[in-house]
Order: sequence, then structure tokens, then C-alpha cells
Amino acid sequence: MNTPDTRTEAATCDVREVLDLVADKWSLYIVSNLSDGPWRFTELKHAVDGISQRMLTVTLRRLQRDGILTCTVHEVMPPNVSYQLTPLGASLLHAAAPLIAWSNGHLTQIAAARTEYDQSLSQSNRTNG
Amino acid sequence: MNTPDTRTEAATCDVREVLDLVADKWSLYIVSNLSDGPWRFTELKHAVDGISQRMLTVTLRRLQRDGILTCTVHEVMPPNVSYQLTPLGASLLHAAAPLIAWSNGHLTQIAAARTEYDQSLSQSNRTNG
DNA sequence: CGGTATCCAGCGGGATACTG
DNA sequence: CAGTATCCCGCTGGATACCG
Repeated sequence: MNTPDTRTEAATCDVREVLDLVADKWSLYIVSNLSDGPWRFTELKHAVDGISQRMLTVTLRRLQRDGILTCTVHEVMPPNVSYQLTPLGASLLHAAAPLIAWSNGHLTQIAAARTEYDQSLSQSNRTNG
Repeated sequence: MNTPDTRTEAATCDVREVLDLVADKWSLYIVSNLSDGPWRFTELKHAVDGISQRMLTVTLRRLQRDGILTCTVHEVMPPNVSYQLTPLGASLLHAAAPLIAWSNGHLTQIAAARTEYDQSLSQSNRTNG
């Protein structure tokens, strides 16, 4: 068992099965929001901007199934359901934190790269007819 | 300008624009493979198991547009095209490394959580009719 | 060798209406 | 309040054929 060096661990096919956890449209938002503690369904719906009721339910179930969060139902009227990260979920958020930070830090750089690429494309289009 | 504490940076809507870089089916594989240095098209096609010619081209163009990698064309016969990470791409891979490592380390735990969840579902189905 | 072009199936996900 | 159910559109991505 060697200690891994600076070399990045390879992303194998198995990894994608797990990366799909956060590779969909909403999971990382939800997990990120739950870092504070338990949230109720409607609170999440307002916090996660633009999510539909259906996708919130679907995504929560998926994350619950994968052991990322727990769903606690208080059977009162009106119903009270709260979601919070499991230790596994917290560790996922912890692992994703550098990538989230990287995203926040490189938004403008990437936007610039896109603009430059698109412009160089339209330039060559004019040149080549 | 406060120094961020242990609290995870929030994933805002902007972030998804960037996370989409790696949230598709193939990007992270390709970026991960390119950590070694420049690769040619066909080499990548063999390294990234299961990818089609079309998806390799599409994904490489997207990553190139976003400034993650560069495409160098040697106009000889037969054609020789090599791809390699930009500094931006290398920093992306660096930021994604913890998440990739987390995925590798929790494959079994997540599979177990899924099995347990599915079994508890079928149990309650039998109970409730 | 390294692409493009075209066609098409599957599913992610939005809108809407209904329920306990 | 916290969901389900249904419909449907668009995009991702696979298969295949052709090109410089």
C-alpha cells in the first residue's frame, strides 16, 4: 500500500457511478445548502433557486437512497419533513468543496476563454469564407 | 474581505455553469487521463473506455473552448493531433482530485446504502400491501 | 488518423394538476 | 406542507456512414 504522491488518482468507470451523484443538475446545490443543518422541504425549495417541486423530490430521494442524507418525517398537521446530511454526505460535501471553490474562482477566466474561442472561430469563418 | 473558515463555500447558480464542465459523461475521464501529458486522439479513444468517436470529439471541443485543454495539429500525413491540459485545466484536475478520491473510497459504502434503501422499500411494500 | 454529418432512442427535467 | 401522477419537450449521447 503505497502512499499516493501528487499524481491525481485516475477516474475509472466505477468512479463515474459515484460522480453521477453530483453530476446532475441539482444534487450539489441541495447538499451544499444542507451543510448548515436540517432543512425542511419548502425551505429547500426556496433556497435552491429555480428547482421544481418534482425535481426537489426526485433529487432528495436519490440522495437519500445513496446514504447522503436522511429524511425525518414528523406526522403532525401540517406535515413536517426535515432533511439533513449523514456523515457520508458531510464527507462528500467536504470532498467537493475544492471543486466548488475552484468553480467560484474561475468563472470569469472560463467565460473569457469561451469568448476568445468563439471569436477565433468566427474570424476563421470570415477568412475561409 | 474575510478569510473563509471551515464552512463550505456555497454552490450558487453561477457555479453550476462551471460544474457543468465536469458534470457530463466524459469530461472528467478525459481531463484525468491528460494529467500525464499530451495524448493523441486515438490514444484517448482507447484510454477512455467505451467513448464513441463523436463524444470524444464533442467533449474535447467543449473543453478546448473552456480553456481546459489545447489542441495541437501537426499537418502531416497521416494527421497528428495532440491534446494537453492548460494550466487552467491542470488546476481543475487538482481541484477535482479530492472528489475523485472520495468517489474511489466510498464506492462500496454507497452501494451498500442503495441496497439497504431498496430492501427497506420492498419490505414496506409487503407490509402495506 | 482524426475528424463531420445524420439519424434516433432514452431520459432528464419543466409545467401542471391532483392528494393525504 | 409535502408530496404523486401525467404529459411532453429538448438535449445527451450511441450507431453508422462519409470526408480530407
